[in-house]
Amino acid sequence: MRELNVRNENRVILHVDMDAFFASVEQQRNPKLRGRPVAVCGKPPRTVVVSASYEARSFGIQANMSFFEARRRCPGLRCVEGNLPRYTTASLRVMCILKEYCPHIEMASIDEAFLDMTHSRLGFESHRGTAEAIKKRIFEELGLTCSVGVGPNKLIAKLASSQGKPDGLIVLSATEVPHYLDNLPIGELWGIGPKREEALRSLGIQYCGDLGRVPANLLKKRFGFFGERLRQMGLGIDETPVIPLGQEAYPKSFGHFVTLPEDTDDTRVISGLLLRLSEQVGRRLRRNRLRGRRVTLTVRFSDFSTVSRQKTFADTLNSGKEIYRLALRIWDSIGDKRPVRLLGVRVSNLEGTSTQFPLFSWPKKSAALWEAMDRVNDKYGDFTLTWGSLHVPPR
DNA sequence: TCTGGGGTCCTAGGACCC
DNA sequence: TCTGGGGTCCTAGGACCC
Repeated sequence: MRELNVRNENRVILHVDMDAFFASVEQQRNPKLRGRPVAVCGKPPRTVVVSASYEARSFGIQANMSFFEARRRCPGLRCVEGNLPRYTTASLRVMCILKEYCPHIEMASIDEAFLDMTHSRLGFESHRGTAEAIKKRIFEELGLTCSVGVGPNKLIAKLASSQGKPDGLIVLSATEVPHYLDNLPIGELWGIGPKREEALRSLGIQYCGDLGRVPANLLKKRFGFFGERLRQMGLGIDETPVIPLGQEAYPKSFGHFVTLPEDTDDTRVISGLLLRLSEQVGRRLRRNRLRGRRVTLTVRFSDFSTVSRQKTFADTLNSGKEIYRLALRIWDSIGDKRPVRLLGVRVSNLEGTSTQFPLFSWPKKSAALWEAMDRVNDKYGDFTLTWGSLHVPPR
């Protein structure tokens, strides 16, 4: 245990987080958007803000806000429909740059990465220089800013990068961590959303440091398995490793969802959409040489109430037609014929064959990235975009 | 004219088996 | 004369993240 602690205290983790990534890519691409409030959205009008520029944030606009609410708050808001292939390309370029500084890199999502610099033989403080160099390179090559956090583990590095936003750089040594956590609101922690934050506040817990001081069984009783993790986070402990590119876990499910332009109870429209969604899911399964045993149908009604029904089958499947047939059967079993707002089809319990797996490397973390890669490949041919792209030096 | 789409993990109850 | 009890799988929903 002692050994483990010593080892972990000596780790040096960098977290690189792009600032307002999608919105910044759009502003970089179109000079007319620079310096203006910009929101990247889905297809209007039934959509939400996916990414807001800092100019837009000054109007109170933030991710997940409805399109109408964003427009209401800022009538001059420039709304841009998101273009995932564009962001994927930018993301891959960023990752290529990061790989030059550290081969031990985990892509945590389309716009963030962890770098394990432990074995770089630099002193802790001198990693500030590496971080500065990374920020400079990304800005020079892509015109985009990022925030970097340096800490003794992933938890602290991520907290530091978010604290520094935008265009920040914060280095936190292990000795600085306790004081830092004492003044950090609990909502900043990964895994604490609105519900858990409220629950913690009702227990009189407001700051991360408080978490390390309350009795462990209180947290465990209220939050179950997650309670123990909460306590660890409150103490600044995080032993999760940086998982290098190419060693990510396999994906566990593939799904597609669509919000209808208008609610409908027309069964022809609904079954047509189920077919389209099923075909999309089937295509991804086949592309990845996978088959699934479980089909989940999600239906959201006009009042936003959402139900999901799943069925597990003895045989695996990966054809759109099969998935569609089963999704339709589940739809019939729901029997609720109120107007529908959203439909979703997901296939899980995936299986592949061992001879086929090694043909592929597996990006896992970012669903958006998976999706974007698929779209690029659908358009330009399979394997136009693969993880192999990351191994080709840029420029 | 409110509220996207892609995921993961956890929980709790029930069925079923030995 | 009611009550076993683990292990595992399945299901529905909640919470969270990007």
